[in-house]
Amino acid sequence: MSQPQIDSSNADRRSQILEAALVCFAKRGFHQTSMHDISGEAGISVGLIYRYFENKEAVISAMADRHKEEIQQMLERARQAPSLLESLEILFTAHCCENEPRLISAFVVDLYAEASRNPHVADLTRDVLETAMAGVRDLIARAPEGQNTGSNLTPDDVAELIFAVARGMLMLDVLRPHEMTAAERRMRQLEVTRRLWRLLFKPEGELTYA
Amino acid sequence: MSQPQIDSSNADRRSQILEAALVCFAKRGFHQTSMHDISGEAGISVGLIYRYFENKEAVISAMADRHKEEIQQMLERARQAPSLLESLEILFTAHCCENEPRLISAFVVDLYAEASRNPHVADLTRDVLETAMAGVRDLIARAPEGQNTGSNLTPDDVAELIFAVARGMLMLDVLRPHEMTAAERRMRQLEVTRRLWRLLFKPEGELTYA
DNA sequence: GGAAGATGAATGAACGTTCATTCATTGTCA
DNA sequence: TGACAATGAATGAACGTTCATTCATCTTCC
Repeated sequence: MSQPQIDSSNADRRSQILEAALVCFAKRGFHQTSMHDISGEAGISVGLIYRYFENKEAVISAMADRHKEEIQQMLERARQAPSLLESLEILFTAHCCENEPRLISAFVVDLYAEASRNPHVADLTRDVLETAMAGVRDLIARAPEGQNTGSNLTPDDVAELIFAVARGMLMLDVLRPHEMTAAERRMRQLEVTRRLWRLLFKPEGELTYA
Repeated sequence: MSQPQIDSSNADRRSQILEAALVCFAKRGFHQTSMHDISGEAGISVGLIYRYFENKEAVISAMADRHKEEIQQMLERARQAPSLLESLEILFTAHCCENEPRLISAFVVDLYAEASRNPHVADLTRDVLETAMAGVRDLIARAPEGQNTGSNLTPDDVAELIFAVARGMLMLDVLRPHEMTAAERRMRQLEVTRRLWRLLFKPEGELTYA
């Protein structure tokens, strides 16, 4: 409506605001974060936010959009990994940022909480999830390791399980003590990833009966 | 402090309020729910809530406590199931209540979101999780099916995977369309449960090499 | 009568949002 | 080039609203 066009000059300001919003949202949650919090974190005035976003709701939506793009970039990196295991490792540790551990986990859990009552956010989140799952399904179908899965699971079933575990571990991440470093979180994630991988794709030449 | 003793007469009122709070919290989230919303849902006055809870924070904490008790009851039911698979099925479908589907899922996702920034809620949630995981670990150790797991996973590893999948599926539940019934949600959960079970415990006499 | 239960109008702080105003930058014309 | 006009990004005080919390008042029951 009254928002300016999203050209390159505006894009900077927008992402500056979104960056600040991410920090605030992760720290306090969507609805406990005030517009003043965001403006303070971004080092700008409150009013300026309204030049780039129609209202607070629009900031939340834009964050969901941004999350979608980040997931797609993550998926691209996973696609280029040399092995299926390494793809999964990228998928499972994408949220363990060196600086700011827990930040993304907290944001994503909040995003799902928001999705449970905001249909627009729910649509966006579902869309992100389905795109990502399709990507992983493809990855499995293409990879040589992906062929001989234990049990008779379809690539769909396998992708669903993988994403359930990934989401579940992300949820666990917000419960972990604040003192835990990104490296430690990462290591925990990797352990689970490798266990799941062995379970799903049994690489050591083991063969299931039939 | 100024709260009355929690004797049997007060307990009724308290759970009436908590019941109403669960509905409101699931519908709008902790921080978008006003005390007036809760009093309206419970059919009592605002002021009365403050006779039974010190403040809004205390209502949230009490909800977390209640959740702990419900998880423990669920675990007790799981313990009495005749097979390990059936125990897992109880564990994975506990949130699919006949009336009010999504209600518990939305609450739990919100609980984790709250835990990410409220240390008291985080401690409570961690405690619930650890108790429940210990229970399932025991269940696995006792069950005959639990002995021959695929791969060389410890009961600890298996329990961690099971809970990750359960949490992840619960998170997915809030993304499902509102139109989906409790029975449909339940069926989806059961499919995933059985797939995971087959993967973990391979019941059909199949044996992994070595 | 009085103790405990229950009410809901009142309070004040905090919030999202608006908008009159400032001012550095850019464009215009001699 | 220099004087002046126009722009619109940026500010932050102010507004109307909502909310958690309080408390004077009323009801109930022994």
